[in-house]
Amino acid sequence: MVINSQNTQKANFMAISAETTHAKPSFRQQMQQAREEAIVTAVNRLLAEKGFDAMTVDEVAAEVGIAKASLYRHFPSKEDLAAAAMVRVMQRAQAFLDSLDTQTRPYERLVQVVRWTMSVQLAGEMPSLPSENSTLRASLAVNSAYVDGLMAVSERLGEWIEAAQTQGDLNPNLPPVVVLYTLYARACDPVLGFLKSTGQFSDEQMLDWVIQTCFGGLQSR
Amino acid sequence: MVINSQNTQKANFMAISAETTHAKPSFRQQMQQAREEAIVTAVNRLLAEKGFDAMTVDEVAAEVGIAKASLYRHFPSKEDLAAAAMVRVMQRAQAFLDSLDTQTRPYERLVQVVRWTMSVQLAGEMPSLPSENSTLRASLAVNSAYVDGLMAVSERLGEWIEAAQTQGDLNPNLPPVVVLYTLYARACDPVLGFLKSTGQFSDEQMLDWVIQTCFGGLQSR
DNA sequence: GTCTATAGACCGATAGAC
DNA sequence: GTCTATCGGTCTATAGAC
Repeated sequence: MVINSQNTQKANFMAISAETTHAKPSFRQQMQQAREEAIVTAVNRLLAEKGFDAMTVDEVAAEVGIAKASLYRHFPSKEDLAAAAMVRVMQRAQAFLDSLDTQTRPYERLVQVVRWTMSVQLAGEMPSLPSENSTLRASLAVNSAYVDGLMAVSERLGEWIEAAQTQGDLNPNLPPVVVLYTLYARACDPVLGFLKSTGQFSDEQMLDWVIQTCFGGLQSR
Repeated sequence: MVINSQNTQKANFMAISAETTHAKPSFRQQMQQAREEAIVTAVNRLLAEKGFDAMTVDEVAAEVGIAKASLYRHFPSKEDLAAAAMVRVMQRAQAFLDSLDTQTRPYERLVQVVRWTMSVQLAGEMPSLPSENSTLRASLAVNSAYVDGLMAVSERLGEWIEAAQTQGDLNPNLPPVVVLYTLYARACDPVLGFLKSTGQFSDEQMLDWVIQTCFGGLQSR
């Protein structure tokens, strides 16, 4: 394991701050970064479409339009490709959390987060990883950009959850961690896919139902 | 495609009814059936543990303690192995539905069904298949034992759902198919796995929470 | 002695890695 | 573009039931 996404970025950053005479990143660096961006985008899409096991690195190379060997210049393994996609998802999640109005009630913010998650899934941009693949888990656990991002998101959601419980919006009898995991699980909820496959409902309609069952449950109220 | 699980059983049945002088199934037939049972059990466990893609047929053979070629005497492909496991799960599900007291309210029966599903998952006996694998989907769609079982279960659950909505126990604004899919989705809900991995909670406690969030939602009531 | 199921070797293709 | 490992699937000699 020589290079991975965040190491590369860190290396770039150090190079820039070191070269005081050339403040701008070099052409080559810009190209590299653009290519990595394209790679991660392709991986993200394929991961959402067919999952980690079914995705081949040949497909990734083909979709980006580069040679397979070039892929391995940027990412040392298939696992690192997946990890890079997850890192970007976490970054986007953090950006979304940042975008939420701090005036809105924590409960409402949590609803918005779930809605965002589901819309990413509907857009075919939510990478799905098998939770049981050990080599993948190992790669992810070691990737500090991913772990840090996940922890940061969990931290903020955890605060909102506790606030929403205190305000009486969320069931205070549930441990916050149960709520947190229940929200995370929506990212890989197959219900949207099931409903979509019937072709009978609009995206907006499906989204409303999933939100409703998630927060309101199946019972009559 | 020469032999598969249900064909073999049918062949046995015909043999028995034909041989009037030997009403009992021969030793060999009993052995065969016992072995198939063992195979399906192993497949079911491995499918629950690592999923379809990560499971190899060598592993299955090793776990059963027979040679791989012998496996292929019973099941013509890896897909058929998975299908057989799913068929058995559907049979067990139907048996559970049958076991429920017809006196209990439909809503309460649905809760029991979800509870059963989750307990199977907790026991590490819920096979997980990738919904995107095309060859596997094709095998399942063609397997009438599976399709019939799934339809029979859906039919009965659908009736209970509508009854529960009429009785005011389930939210009548949700289309029954949304409720049905939401219940089915609990079979692969990762929340139980997440909670279990913390090692902080008892199985019974986790089960209660998942049931509570499924039917009651996350909101305060 | 015949016949079938078995076991272990074997093959071809695919995909990750370089 | 090549190398190699792995995995799904098959082939054949053999052991054991009848």
